Amino acid sequence: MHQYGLKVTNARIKVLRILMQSQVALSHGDILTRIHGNELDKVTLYRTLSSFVNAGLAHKVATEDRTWLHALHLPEERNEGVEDHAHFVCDTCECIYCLPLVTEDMAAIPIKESGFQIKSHEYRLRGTCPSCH
Amino acid sequence: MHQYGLKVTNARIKVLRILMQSQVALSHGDILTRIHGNELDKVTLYRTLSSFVNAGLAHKVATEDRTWLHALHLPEERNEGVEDHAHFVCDTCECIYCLPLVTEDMAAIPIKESGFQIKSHEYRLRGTCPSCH
DNA sequence: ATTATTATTGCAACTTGGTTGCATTATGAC
DNA sequence: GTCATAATGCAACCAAGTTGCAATAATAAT
Repeated sequence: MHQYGLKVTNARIKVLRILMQSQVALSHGDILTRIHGNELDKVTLYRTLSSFVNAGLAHKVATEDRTWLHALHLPEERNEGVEDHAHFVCDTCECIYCLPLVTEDMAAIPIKESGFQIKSHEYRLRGTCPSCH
Repeated sequence: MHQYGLKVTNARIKVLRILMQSQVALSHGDILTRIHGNELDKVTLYRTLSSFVNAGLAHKVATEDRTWLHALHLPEERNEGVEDHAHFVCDTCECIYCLPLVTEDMAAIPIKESGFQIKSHEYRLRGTCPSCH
């Protein structure tokens, strides 16, 4: 956590551990319920999460029901600062997975020379995840 | 509006007109401020918009600040029921454009044979729009 | 045209995810 | 250990969107 310029605190250690253990992106509520026993203030959790995002340790995904999910960056994205992966939303369990993208800038294809200058892209997929079919 | 199974009302006509006149997807607030004079209740507008979405006339896009934008379907999507276009978010003016996608199922590429069954996808691009550079 | 049926409208109250202000506490540089 | 600075916890707050319900307007039936 040091190398990201963050002070090492109890709250951050706990939240980081929870994020590391999860295959899917987690909501504020998800994380809170996973902190059994020694509670964590909801505001602290909000701030912990956004400190992770600002530091480039994690990223957030907006859901359909206007909440944020958080997930650590994929291993191959560390130190890059770029977020280049797809989000997969499972129709059944509603989980959101971060999947690596093997892409040679697909974003540039559909609308080049239309006046739109593309700097980044997000790819969101819906369907059924491995544990739901 | 009849062919979509919706009663033709004042509110719906006004909102539909506003959506038709806009190049970009509009927020609840955007639409409300464009109804000069004869007011429209905010709840009515919420319900009008979701009636459009349910009827397959429009669709909604989630923004980064957890609100919904609404836009009519692109001409080529009418009567299809499928929503197959990219969303372009301008970094400067924050507008969201709906752009037609010329795609041969790009979604299938990145993660096939990984256990994820893809049913639909959304492609979101960020950058600078034509009127901002 | 009039009436009956049914969906839409408008208002107030409410829900919920998230934020702000501020005093208290803990971290890490010295 | 001391100190500056950042993180925490609490309460109050904010804003987007929803719910319940009575009043009203749009279509269908007569």
